[in-house]
Amino acid sequence: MSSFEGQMEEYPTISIDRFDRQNLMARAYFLSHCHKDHMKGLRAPSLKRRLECSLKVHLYCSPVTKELLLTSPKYSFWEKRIIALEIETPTQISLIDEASGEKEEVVVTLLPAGHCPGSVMFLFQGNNGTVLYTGDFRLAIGEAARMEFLHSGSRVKDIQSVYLDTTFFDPKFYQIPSRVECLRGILELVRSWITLSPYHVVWLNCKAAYGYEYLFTNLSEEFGTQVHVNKLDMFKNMPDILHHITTDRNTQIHACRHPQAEELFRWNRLPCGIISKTGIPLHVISIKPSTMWFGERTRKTNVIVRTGQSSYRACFSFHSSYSEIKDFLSYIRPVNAYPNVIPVGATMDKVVEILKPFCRSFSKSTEVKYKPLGMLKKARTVFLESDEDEDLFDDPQLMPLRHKIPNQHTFQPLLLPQKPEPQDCPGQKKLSIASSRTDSVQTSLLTNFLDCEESNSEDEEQSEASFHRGLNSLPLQKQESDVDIPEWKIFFKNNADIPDDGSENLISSTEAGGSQSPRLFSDSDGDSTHISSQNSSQSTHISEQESQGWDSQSDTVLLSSQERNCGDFTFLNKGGSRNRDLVTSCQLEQITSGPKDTSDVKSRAQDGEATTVNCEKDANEEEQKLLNLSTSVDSQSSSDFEIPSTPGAELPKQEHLQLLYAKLSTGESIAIENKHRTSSS
DNA sequence: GCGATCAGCT
DNA sequence: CACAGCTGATCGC
Repeated sequence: MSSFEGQMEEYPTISIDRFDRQNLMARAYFLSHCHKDHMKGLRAPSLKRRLECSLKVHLYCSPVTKELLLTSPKYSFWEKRIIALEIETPTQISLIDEASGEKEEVVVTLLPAGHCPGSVMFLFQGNNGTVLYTGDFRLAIGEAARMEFLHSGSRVKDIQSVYLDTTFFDPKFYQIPSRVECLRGILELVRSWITLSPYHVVWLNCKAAYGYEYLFTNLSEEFGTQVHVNKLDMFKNMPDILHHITTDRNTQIHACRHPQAEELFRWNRLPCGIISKTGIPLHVISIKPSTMWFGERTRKTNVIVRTGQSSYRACFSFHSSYSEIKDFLSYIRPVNAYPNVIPVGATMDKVVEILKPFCRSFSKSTEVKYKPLGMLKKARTVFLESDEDEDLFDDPQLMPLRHKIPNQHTFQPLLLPQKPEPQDCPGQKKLSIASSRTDSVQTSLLTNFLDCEESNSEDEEQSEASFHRGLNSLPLQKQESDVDIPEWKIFFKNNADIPDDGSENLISSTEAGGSQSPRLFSDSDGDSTHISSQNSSQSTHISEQESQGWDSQSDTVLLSSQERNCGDFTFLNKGGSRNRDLVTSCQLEQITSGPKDTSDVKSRAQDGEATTVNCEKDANEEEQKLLNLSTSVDSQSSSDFEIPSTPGAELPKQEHLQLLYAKLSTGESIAIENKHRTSSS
């Protein structure tokens, strides 16, 4: 649960995800996603009154969040005051104090957060530096490196502070199985049950919150069976989700809810009340998505755990694990990191303390220096410089550890070609760069279906034994034995940090994935399962985006996507332009980088004037120098590729990681396709 | 009657 | 475990 108070030190006149108390005076509001614990005060009469007298105050969020929010009439008073910002589209916002007329400019960019539909992180750039508010997020390891807007050119932006989702920032949650692993487990459990007969149904015991949609869409996609839910009007403009859910109870997959659902289930009843089909009683199992973890080294767990005769728990997390957070934070390397979530029993100070080792202000002596070839002319002088000297980090020689991993897919999540990247694309090399990072942790390869077997084997129930025997003999398991399963020793042979129990149960693929340890090149997604490009229920995209909003977007300027490469913001005033296709030119100003990312922002936006600017494919000379020129239009190749990987490092199956990261980084959902296909078809 | 807060539950 | 809610009791306006 978020305990963020709403304000950031650097930009105290804006409020994020909190709308009560001191936030009532904010000049602008931001909502990262539509979960209640991030909406405190959002419908309070006091804020409603404030809105009525402060006509310049707006709420900024993603288009999907706006849609979800306005589906509830309780928030309809916000309708005229919400400005939906497109993902990864830098937008200038004027923060105006209506009493004094004082004005401050800030540029905000929404980045996909992978937490629930519409969820975003906010990247703010202005005179007080660059700060990132993550909201709640689940990003896989390596995804920060793929986020274009966290970079300037090929380097990571100089980020002053990160306000971080620390829900699972505890070694106890060291590793949580990836979305794909969890999804596969659930898919196969569901398959094993609903294929027994048309009267075998599953109930997904989900909480009343957004975030399970990609589970529904993938199940529906896999089995051609829509998922029964209580309500779907909030998705009316999101066909990627809408097509996979239904209010018709006559289906084998249910995610409907009822206050006494658990009680009903004990009587073999579904929350929606349906108990039979054509007079024949239904056989129901429940699957309860829960966050589990493979954290403590001596502990073993499974993606699917049977908890009763007809009850299962399935691993499922909306939040990044400890290692994922660590990866994210140590890639960003902010000067400060502040927790948005304080676990019960902990204090803000304590969590700040454990975040420090991953911040820039922490002693650099602990940092492993990686010197790329060809940069030997000037010795590093890290220890002679102030740790806080921002110029230090503007020195190209000091930044090579954190090169951006180019990914064209980052920008247009739903406009992607359905075809995976070729296996020999340059992107493979960039993964080797990522794996050279000291904190790099690769998720593990082999985690899925044996889980059921293991978990069932210790179960008490005998009456369903035949079902479980059936489950254990699923083709999946066979599949895993069909492919080349690397042995435990292969994964760990170079690893000095083998878990104490790591030598146990070598035959269990789950163990290989479960007892996670840093610096492993195991691969959770590298087996023969094909990850297909499908719909995107987790994305922040909304179909048929209404054009409304731009007219009222005073104090708002869309910036060119090129700013990421320029490292500077370059503005063109095109008042009233609302369609990027209509923008034909863009003025570029090349401004020497200052200590702050946006100290050089030049804005001519006038108060109360909608100003929308888009610069397209007008890369300036500077970025052309930065990027290796390529004849391929699609190529995002850069000098990054020429940095060798750490000698002796084992590489993951890059084609799989590449593909998966590409999907995940764009917020696409991932569906498991027929195992007989190859991953590159 | 409504909102805020908390305990209890899942 | 918590997750992200919901329900109901209590209290104050």
